Amino acid sequence: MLYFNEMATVKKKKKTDGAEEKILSAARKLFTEKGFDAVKTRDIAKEAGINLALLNYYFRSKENLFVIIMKENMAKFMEVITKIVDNEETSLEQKIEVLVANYIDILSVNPDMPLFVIRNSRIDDQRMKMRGKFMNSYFMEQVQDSIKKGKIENINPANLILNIVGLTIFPFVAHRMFQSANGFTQKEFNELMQERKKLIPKWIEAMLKVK
Amino acid sequence: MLYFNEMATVKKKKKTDGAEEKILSAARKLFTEKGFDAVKTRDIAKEAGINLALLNYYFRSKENLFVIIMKENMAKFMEVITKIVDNEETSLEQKIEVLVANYIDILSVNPDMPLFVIRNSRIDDQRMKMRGKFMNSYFMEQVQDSIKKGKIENINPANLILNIVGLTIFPFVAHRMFQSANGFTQKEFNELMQERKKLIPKWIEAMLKVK
DNA sequence: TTTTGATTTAAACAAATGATTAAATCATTT
DNA sequence: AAATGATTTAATCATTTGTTTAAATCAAAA
Repeated sequence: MLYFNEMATVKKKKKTDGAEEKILSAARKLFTEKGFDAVKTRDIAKEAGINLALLNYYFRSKENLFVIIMKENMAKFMEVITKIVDNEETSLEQKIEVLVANYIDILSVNPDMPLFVIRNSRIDDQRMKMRGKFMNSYFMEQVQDSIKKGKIENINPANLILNIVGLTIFPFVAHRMFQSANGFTQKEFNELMQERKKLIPKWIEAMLKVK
Repeated sequence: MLYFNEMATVKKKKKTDGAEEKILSAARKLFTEKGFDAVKTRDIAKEAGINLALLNYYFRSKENLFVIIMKENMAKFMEVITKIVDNEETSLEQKIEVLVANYIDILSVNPDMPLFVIRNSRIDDQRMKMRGKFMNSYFMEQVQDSIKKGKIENINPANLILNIVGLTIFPFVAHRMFQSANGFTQKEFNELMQERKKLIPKWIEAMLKVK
């Protein structure tokens, strides 16, 4: 006479429903928003609606939890970038276009990510991989090729990357600078970013023609 | 029979020589380098070679000391920008050139300043002023004028500023990203910035021709 | 020389914060 | 139902950190 109950109670041992997940969500939100130092373990516990000790029970420490979120964020980013940059089917121009569009789309949803990454120099290895991915990509081959063929001017690859990434990311880094008081509203800011999505590739192209 | 002594002992009551100044210097260095949270009052005291309590004796609190440094930094920046941007004697192109060159020169000496400013959203009023200075400057008048005369394409002023500032400042923000391990040395980085000093104005000009 | 007021110090306080502990609770198995 | 092992809690610990206090020191004035 237990089989009814057995079907109903599929969940095995779960008092606080998905406590581990709730902690991860809370940590993800708070860390990404405020950075490591500004977030207290008690904030995370409160946001997750769980007891403080649970945080240390599931994840060994605050640091550990942070690293998990950090890697998660970076992986998400890297996956998108790699896919674009190593694509052998698209032209240089198309890559820049897609790259910028993807960056801006991700950042529009996650506007605090760049500051988060910059603020926390704890985990460098991920960023290093990013740099490597860029420099050794098919994208870079295409750049060298275009220079050789005289389609674009000779440009330092570092400058090209700095320009693409800088033009795209910087507004999000400076974010609050352009919102406070007589500045921009969130809506205006987002509209501006959508406008830049179209413009940045054109600007980059124009740059590549500069002698 | 006191006049000899009066001349010799010009310094009035100074045991720890210039303690106040030493605290300011230490705070300036540490705050600019690491930001508010990462610097402990004990760090400052140690760096200044003074007793911890002196910090609270001369400056009421850590926060107060920080605000002083912050305003100092912003004022230095603002002074340069204002002078350039309101100059009625120089052309638009010259302004961009001088603006970029000055930014890069200041930042080359003070590479941690942008991160410092971004990291500490405590004092917003200064940055607001900066924005105002830009938007209501003679520089902006010249932009509008050039657009009217068809010398440059119609561009959203916000975009123009974001591009100039972004291209110039972003490398310093991403600083460490481009240095660790197989990245850049300090020397290489500085050389790259010097190169950009010449290139950014050209890039901006090219942008301004994009339809 | 004594007094006075500014400067400096060592010590302590109080709050915040990351982590741990020991006991309680609950679902499942025996 | 009792035992078991995972989950959860309240309470506590230990450290860090900004600040204060009370006393000591020192230079100048009286």
